[in-house]
Amino acid sequence: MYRIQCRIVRRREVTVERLLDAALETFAEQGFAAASVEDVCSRGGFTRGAFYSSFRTKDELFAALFTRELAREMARVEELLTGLAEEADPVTAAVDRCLSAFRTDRTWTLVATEYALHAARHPDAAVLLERHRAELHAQLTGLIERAAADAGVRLVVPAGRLARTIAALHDGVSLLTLSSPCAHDIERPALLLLLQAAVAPPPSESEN
Amino acid sequence: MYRIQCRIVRRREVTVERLLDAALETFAEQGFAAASVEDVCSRGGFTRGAFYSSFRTKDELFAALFTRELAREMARVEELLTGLAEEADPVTAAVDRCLSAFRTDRTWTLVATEYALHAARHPDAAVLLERHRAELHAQLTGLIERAAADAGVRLVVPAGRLARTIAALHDGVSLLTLSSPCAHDIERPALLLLLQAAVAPPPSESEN
DNA sequence: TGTATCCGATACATGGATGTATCGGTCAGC
DNA sequence: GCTGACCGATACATCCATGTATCGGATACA
Repeated sequence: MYRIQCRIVRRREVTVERLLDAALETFAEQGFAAASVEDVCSRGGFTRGAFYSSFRTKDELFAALFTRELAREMARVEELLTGLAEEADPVTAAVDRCLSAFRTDRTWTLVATEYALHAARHPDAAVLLERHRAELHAQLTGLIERAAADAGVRLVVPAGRLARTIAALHDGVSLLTLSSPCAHDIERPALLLLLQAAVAPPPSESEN
Repeated sequence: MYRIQCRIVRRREVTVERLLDAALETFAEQGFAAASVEDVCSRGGFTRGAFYSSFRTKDELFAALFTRELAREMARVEELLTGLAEEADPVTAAVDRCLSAFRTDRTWTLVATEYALHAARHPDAAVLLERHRAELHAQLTGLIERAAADAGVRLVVPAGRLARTIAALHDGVSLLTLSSPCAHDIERPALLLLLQAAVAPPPSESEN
């Protein structure tokens, strides 16, 4: 009995994974609304029967896809945080951490942006997005605070606000990069500039 | 004959305007792909006959909508640039100029972001987006250079790159604001921080 | 080998969107 | 008032996506 259950579950999980892989690519290519369930299934080598055997609706598939990708991203981010010990230039190191933590591939940018739009219209899809943003924000804030402490500098701007700004900048650059790939080059200098301003208060202005 | 032509054109233009208004709201509510031609028409008080009398396809409608809105935006931006004379604090003034030039309403954010995604998949739709970005970039660069000249400061970062960064930041903040409206508050301080860093080179670092 | 279970494929019914073709109303000019 | 042109509505044919219900095959265990 247990063996049977085990085998069943494994089979289902494998096909779900393949369906999610197919969904990622299909949604990136055609967009979520424009892609049909059949498009996803045929790309994964299935027919629609397989889909309706594991999902109830296309929205549910989207949510499952987003959840899986988010879990992967958070795992990578967490792993990047652990190794943050002594670095030569803490600011530069923190920037590089951020940049390598963010996912930059076109496929994910397309799908994640579309999910943000989707969430703006469907409140039940928004809770996933909010949860992820909160997690990412907490991690980024921790990274910034740790880096500042290691460098022995005081931040002019609260780390939380800085984290939000960095995330927003990254989203904007990703969106821009979709059409003009060279735009990707502005992210690193922009982050450096931002952090320099955050750790080094301008001498002539108000010394808050 | 000429009178007839004139009357015809005016009539058509009015219904096209109403269709574009309806399309803006419908696309914002449901998304471009999810919205049907009939949805747009019924919101504008028409049937599909009116639509197919002026447009060939939904993509064409989208392009027309984007073109119209872009023209309006550029007109506003250009108007904002003209009045840039003496200001007390040039940096703050420039930031306020930028912020008031950008369109922040949720409707437009939804539609513009969706157009960016649309453009990433349809090259012929991308040319419109690229043209607009180039125009906006030129205006922003001009604004920055003028403000820097008026303030008598030298920029550490090329104005063009700064303009691109500002635009990206704005896009990211807008996207973030869709789900968590309080995120809108980070844009102004972020811009200020960015510009402070750009005009005041950190004293201890390389004095490029 | 027989059997029960699960999973994915196939078939079918339904609804909705698209595009076209045609009709009717409205308005300017004679 | 009559005419011609234009514009938007209506009707129709077609296609495609969805969801369900059923069928067939594969597998593990007795």
